[in-house]
Amino acid sequence: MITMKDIANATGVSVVTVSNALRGKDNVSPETAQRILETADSMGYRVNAANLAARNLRVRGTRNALPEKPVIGVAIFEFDNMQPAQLAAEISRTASARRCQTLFQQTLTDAENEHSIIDNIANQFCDGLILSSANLPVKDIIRFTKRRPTVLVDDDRPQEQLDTVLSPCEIGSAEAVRYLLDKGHRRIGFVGDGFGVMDDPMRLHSVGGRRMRGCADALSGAGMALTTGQCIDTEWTWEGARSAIHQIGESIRGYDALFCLTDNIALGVIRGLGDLGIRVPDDIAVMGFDGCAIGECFMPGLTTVAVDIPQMASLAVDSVLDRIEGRIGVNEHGRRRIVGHHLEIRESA
Amino acid sequence: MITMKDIANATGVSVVTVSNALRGKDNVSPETAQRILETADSMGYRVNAANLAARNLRVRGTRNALPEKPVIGVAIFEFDNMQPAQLAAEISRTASARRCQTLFQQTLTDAENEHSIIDNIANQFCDGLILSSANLPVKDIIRFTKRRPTVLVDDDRPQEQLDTVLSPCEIGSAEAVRYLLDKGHRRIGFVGDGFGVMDDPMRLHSVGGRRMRGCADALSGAGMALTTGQCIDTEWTWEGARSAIHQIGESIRGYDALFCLTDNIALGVIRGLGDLGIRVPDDIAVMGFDGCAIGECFMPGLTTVAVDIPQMASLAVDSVLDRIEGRIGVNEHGRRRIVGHHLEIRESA
DNA sequence: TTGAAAGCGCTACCAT
DNA sequence: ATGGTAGCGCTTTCAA
Repeated sequence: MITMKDIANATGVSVVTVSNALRGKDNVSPETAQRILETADSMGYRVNAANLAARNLRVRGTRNALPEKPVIGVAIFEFDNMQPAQLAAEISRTASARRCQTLFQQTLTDAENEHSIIDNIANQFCDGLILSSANLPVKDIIRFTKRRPTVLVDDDRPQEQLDTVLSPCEIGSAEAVRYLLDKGHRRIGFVGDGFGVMDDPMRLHSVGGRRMRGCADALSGAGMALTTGQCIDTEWTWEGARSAIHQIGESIRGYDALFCLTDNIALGVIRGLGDLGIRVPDDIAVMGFDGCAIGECFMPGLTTVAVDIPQMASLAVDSVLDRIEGRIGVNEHGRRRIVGHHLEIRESA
Repeated sequence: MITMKDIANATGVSVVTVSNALRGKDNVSPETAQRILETADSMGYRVNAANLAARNLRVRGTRNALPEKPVIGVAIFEFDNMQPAQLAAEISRTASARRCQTLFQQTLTDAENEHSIIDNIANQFCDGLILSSANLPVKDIIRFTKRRPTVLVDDDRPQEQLDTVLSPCEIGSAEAVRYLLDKGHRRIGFVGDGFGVMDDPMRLHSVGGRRMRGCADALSGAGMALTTGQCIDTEWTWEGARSAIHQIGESIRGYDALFCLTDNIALGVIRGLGDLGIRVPDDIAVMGFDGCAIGECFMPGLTTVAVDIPQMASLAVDSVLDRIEGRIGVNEHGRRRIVGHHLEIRESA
């Protein structure tokens, strides 16, 4: 690594002068400055992490510390997945408005990767962390984040330390199902997770489990019961949903409405039905969950449970900031908040 | 700020022991360690940027430096915009495969924000930078990045220093238009930028200008000319495109095909035509540009110029890495590369 | 205009 | 098991 010392040696001046020249201070003679800059260039001097560390060390330590903007790290499941993408965009905007920086990383499916994000980024660059759909065991998250303020988004696993922001899974799904029931649908299919998810302790607190729970609640409120037969299991992608419909084929006509656990799934379902020549909503009504913007552009426009994503973003950002800036004490319990929603009625149901 | 020194004073041990205890080294007695950890907790000790700086300084400086993963900063225009989102996802995956870290930031419309990204993030945490659709003057980019390897994505403004990765705008658009021509379309409309973009020196090198250029080339290759009358100006969003179609209304039937400068626009156009009761492709064929995945899920499936996004990502990542790791010298000129593509023929044209 | 010295917070090394 | 010392690369302060 090239250091200022190297440049100093090469040019025959002191490190101090190199430092001054490089920062464009006016107490260096133009000729000297020129010479130093050129040497730095030709030696390929780079203000790299180590150099920066040294600078920060010195600058932060003294009283004329920079009016430091807090940095919030954000782990997002898939950048090219509509719902996480919208959340990321909104978090970035909110943070910007709060005058703080955000650094995003994409989590892949393997926990190894999530672990590495926390280790390498969160603990190095960030003052706080927003973790969206984490796969890591809660314990590990708490341990790895080393008392660094952390907010979990849509992760309702039992724990008391971390702030949590949740999409309105139960209540939103229930409302959607009641809407379908009110419109007279009686043969409703549920596309996403299987029926079993609600009894599986591992997945009970997952988004899928919570949404299915809402469906079951609404159904039982109407004196009906959720059965395995009504559940269509599929990957949570539109491709997966589309081919799931293809596989079911004509017998999908047994349903008069399909409630899909996410907008992605719903879009794939509509396309799959279209492939079979089944019209939405005339033959089968389709409803989604999330409120992704593109749903409005679809034909038919997607009727969906629209989560208040800006609110989700601001709750997440404000939660971390409250702790970073000490408004909430280090030892105070995590707060659990559920985001608002509304039924976005368009054409598909 | 709480430092190890504070903890040392409070517990009556040395800073060294605090350091050891905090890092879980085994040369501290369990009781002492316990006491130190508790004190650290109650005092709210945080490994913050300054602390980290100090650690890095010490650790990196010595020879047993960590097998440091390079960190690449990526500035993305809008996380919730399909095309940038897919690029971001792909860059993240590629980087992961190359064993390096990526840090993403969202650029907003104002240059102020871009400036701040480069200043605060790139120059602090990153070994290299990928800038997608930058608005900053090229000079500023070069200056702000202070000899830190930087790759521009889809930014073809004249300059020699920075590596550039470009989507196949001219060639892709030309191919698309030839395809429409071959299918017998003679009244083709172009949706996106106005005709003037190709003559405006400010926008000549923009994605819009370059795509329009390709259209004009294909047209003139067939003995036809691009005229103002064939250009439909719209914001580059599906909402904008949809309402642009609404405004034009029935007279849009004067076209038998519409080539849209992006998939976003194309999707909005299809929806807008649908609103008017115009069928795609029967009444009017519609074609897009980008190759966003969701186009396949649309009805009708979007025919589009599919940019090889994985290649775009790997070219970008490898370009920075080449320079970070010194395979390409600091003073070597920027390389300009154009990404591959293919016509993705689906149903809309 | 220039530079010597001190010190930022931490960890490696070696002595106790 | 514990701690003293040195020093990472830089900037600040102050003296020359």
